[in-house]
Amino acid sequence: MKSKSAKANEPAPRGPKFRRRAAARPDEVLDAALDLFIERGFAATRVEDIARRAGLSKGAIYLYFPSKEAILEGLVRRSIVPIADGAAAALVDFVGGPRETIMMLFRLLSARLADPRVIAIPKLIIREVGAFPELAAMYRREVIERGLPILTAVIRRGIDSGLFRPVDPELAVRSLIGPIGMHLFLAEIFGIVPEGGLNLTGLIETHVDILYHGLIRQQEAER
Amino acid sequence: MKSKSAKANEPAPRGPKFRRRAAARPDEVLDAALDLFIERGFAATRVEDIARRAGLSKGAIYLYFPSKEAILEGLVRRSIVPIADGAAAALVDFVGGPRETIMMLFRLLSARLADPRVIAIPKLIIREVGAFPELAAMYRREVIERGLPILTAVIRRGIDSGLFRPVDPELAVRSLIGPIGMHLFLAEIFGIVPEGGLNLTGLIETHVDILYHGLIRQQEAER
Amino acid sequence: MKSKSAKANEPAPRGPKFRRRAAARPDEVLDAALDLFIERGFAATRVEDIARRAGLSKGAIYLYFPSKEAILEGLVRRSIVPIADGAAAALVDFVGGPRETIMMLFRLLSARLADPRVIAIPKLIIREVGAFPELAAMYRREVIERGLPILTAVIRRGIDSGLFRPVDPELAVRSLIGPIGMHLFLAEIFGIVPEGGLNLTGLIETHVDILYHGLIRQQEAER
Amino acid sequence: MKSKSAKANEPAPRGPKFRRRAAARPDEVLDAALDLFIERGFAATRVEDIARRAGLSKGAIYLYFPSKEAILEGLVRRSIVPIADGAAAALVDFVGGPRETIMMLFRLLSARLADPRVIAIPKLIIREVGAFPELAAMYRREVIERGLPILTAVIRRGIDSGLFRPVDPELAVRSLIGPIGMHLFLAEIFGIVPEGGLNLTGLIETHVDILYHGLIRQQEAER
DNA sequence: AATGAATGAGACTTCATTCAT
DNA sequence: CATGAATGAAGTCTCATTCAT
Repeated sequence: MKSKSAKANEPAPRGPKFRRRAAARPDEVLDAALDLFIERGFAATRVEDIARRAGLSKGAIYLYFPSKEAILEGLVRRSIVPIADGAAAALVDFVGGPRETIMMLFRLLSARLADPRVIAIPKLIIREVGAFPELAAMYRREVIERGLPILTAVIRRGIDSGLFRPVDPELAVRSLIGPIGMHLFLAEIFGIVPEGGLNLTGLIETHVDILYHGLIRQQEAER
Repeated sequence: MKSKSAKANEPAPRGPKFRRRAAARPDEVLDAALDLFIERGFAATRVEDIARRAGLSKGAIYLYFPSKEAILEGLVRRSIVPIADGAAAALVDFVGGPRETIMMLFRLLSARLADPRVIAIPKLIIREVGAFPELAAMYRREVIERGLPILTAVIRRGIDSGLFRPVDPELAVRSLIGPIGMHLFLAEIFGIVPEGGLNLTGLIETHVDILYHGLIRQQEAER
Repeated sequence: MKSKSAKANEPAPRGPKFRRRAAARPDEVLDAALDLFIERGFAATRVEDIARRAGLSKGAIYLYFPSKEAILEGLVRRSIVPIADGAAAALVDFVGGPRETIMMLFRLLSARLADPRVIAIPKLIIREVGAFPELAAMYRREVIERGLPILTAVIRRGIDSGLFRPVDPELAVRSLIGPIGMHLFLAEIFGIVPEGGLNLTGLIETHVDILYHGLIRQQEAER
Repeated sequence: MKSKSAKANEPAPRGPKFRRRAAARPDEVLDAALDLFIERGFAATRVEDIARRAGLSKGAIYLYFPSKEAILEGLVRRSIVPIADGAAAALVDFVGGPRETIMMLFRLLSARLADPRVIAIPKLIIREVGAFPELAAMYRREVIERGLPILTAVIRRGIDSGLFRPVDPELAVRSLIGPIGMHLFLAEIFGIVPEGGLNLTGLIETHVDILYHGLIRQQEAER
């Protein structure tokens, strides 16, 4: 139980002394910080660790971010942009029945969340929600509260069209996405993967299989 | 984004003057620590805060725990005992078909997890998993890796008995418990609850409804 | 020109490890800080230096003052109390002609300012006025703007009574106290003292002699 | 009490595009530094602030001065030359009685010290005397200890000639220049000016009036 | 000659832990 | 048992100075 002081003892690769004027620097800092924040948490990560991993000196970090907290904020902010831009638009434009929509949704979700740099952000927020409630509020506002209604609408449309049985759409959304969350949660947090590997595709197939035969009305299934 | 330094300025309620049964002290410390760890995280909680909330002086904490880290460890350890003792035994002894078992399971789970002091522990572990991997490993070993196989076995038994369709049991477990996790996750971490309140019973009903009509064979459902 | 880094290399006398519960601690810290601030300035004084001189550890300082700046503030505040209490009252109550009042005044001033711990405060404020204007404003409000009108009134009374020639009282005050200020200034800041030592009494005698034969009307002088 | 971190947010006025005579650069740097040192003190002034105000980049400062300390030194050195050259010579050459000499002296002093850039230097030295004693020693040696004896000699000559009463010349010098120092001190440090404005001329007239009727013998005054 | 990104030593401040009382 | 004053290691942030461009 000594892992708290597991200092980053990487030998500081130290390339050329300066690597000047990289416009990508802030992003490099964010990348380094994300790794470390996930690995050890915000509080246990020293600014110097971030700097070392980004190939910079401690002081240089402060050329790009005014404080350690601003790095965390920048991290969340950066992750929100593509979500806001991409996902929502894609879903709204999609034409097809609820079944196709759900499949498309799962494919999209699993592709997104399979990217370690994407799933890292919610993991990070989960950890730091207590210390930085505003950050979590931002994420909730920008990501969750925009995504959830879309899913709810998909289910509601399915019910209205007579394809789905009349369940509570808001609660059904939990049945829709919960298993994926649980799967990733077990794998990411506790390192628990099923015997045959992470197998995200297998999970989705199994899950859709279960869902589909339960969500659709019997007569529809018979068709 | 200032909550990090949200010092605990509670004026130390300081109970009755007479000394309370000293035997209960460690538990009082753990209770106080749990509140604070959840509220602000391990690193941002000062030993003095714990002491104040437990109605003790800073120094007295060290009469019961050798270090701050030991408090966290004690917290997890304390939460493991009833789980190890109760849940597993109850499930193994249970007689009834998979359907009844699953219902009983959900009732047990939702009762347990509705207790804030119970759900607080996994929340805490999720937060500190990076900083204290051994703690998380203990929790995984003692709780998760004992609970998961039981659930898997329930499903496998259902399949073998011909009641359930032949799905992958390990993956199906995610479909089983994932929605409950997601529901609590959204509520606890982001404060997102469905329109009609948390409604854990409604969730379980909806979910079992969905699950059941999908997991059992069609001819069984017809019965 | 290297004196900036003239670290306090006093070997830390280090008595018994603890010297507990001295209610005088804050005052001891202020005493130590005053010495150092005067010697090297606020910015060049490290909190650790103050601690060492006060016979404390760095961290203990923060048990008594929330920040380095608060020490400076406490210093000025402490110096104001006796002034506000003593000097003004004494002068207002004094009965006697302008001549006696002025002599009494000089005796009071020279006694006060001869105390190194008293004169140190205005010296300190002079140094830090740029960095801490509010502190200087406080001093001006509490000390200078209470003292100056009293002196002006003394002169004005002398003029009204026909003893002094009709000079501008506000400007005459500068002639009254300026030489004492200059004397101390040359001695304290530049270490310039007249041949026979600091000789504050001699200065006052000389100065009163000059003043007196000039302030009073010729016919009065003849008397 | 927040002004310490009052960063110089001036938007870098940046003069004409064409390069100005490089020879003037060091002086421009000194001008900028003087403003800032007076405003906030040596320690609280960043080299970058000086650079910005001088219309240069941070690095360029080091083309002209080897260190921040050298700027301070250059500042004092620059201020000494005209004093050494001008004032002393002027006084020694002056022909006239003590009365005329004193009047001439005050006119010279008040003209010099009314220039903000001249009075700024002693103000600066007063502030930094603790941190840079050698600088103060230089100033004392080059300016004060050359000026004081001249004034003492003037008074001594007046006494010897029978015009002044036999006072201690060294102490009388304080009576001579002290009020002017006090006047400027109150105005510059604490912003305290008499009702009718700074009125340096009025002060000198009042002061000389007081001095004159006191310094000269009665029979001389009768003349 | 000039820039400004980068360095790294150093300062303030926090807090887990100790220990005299 | 209990206290809380005291310690000291560690972390965030600043800024004088350097140097590749």
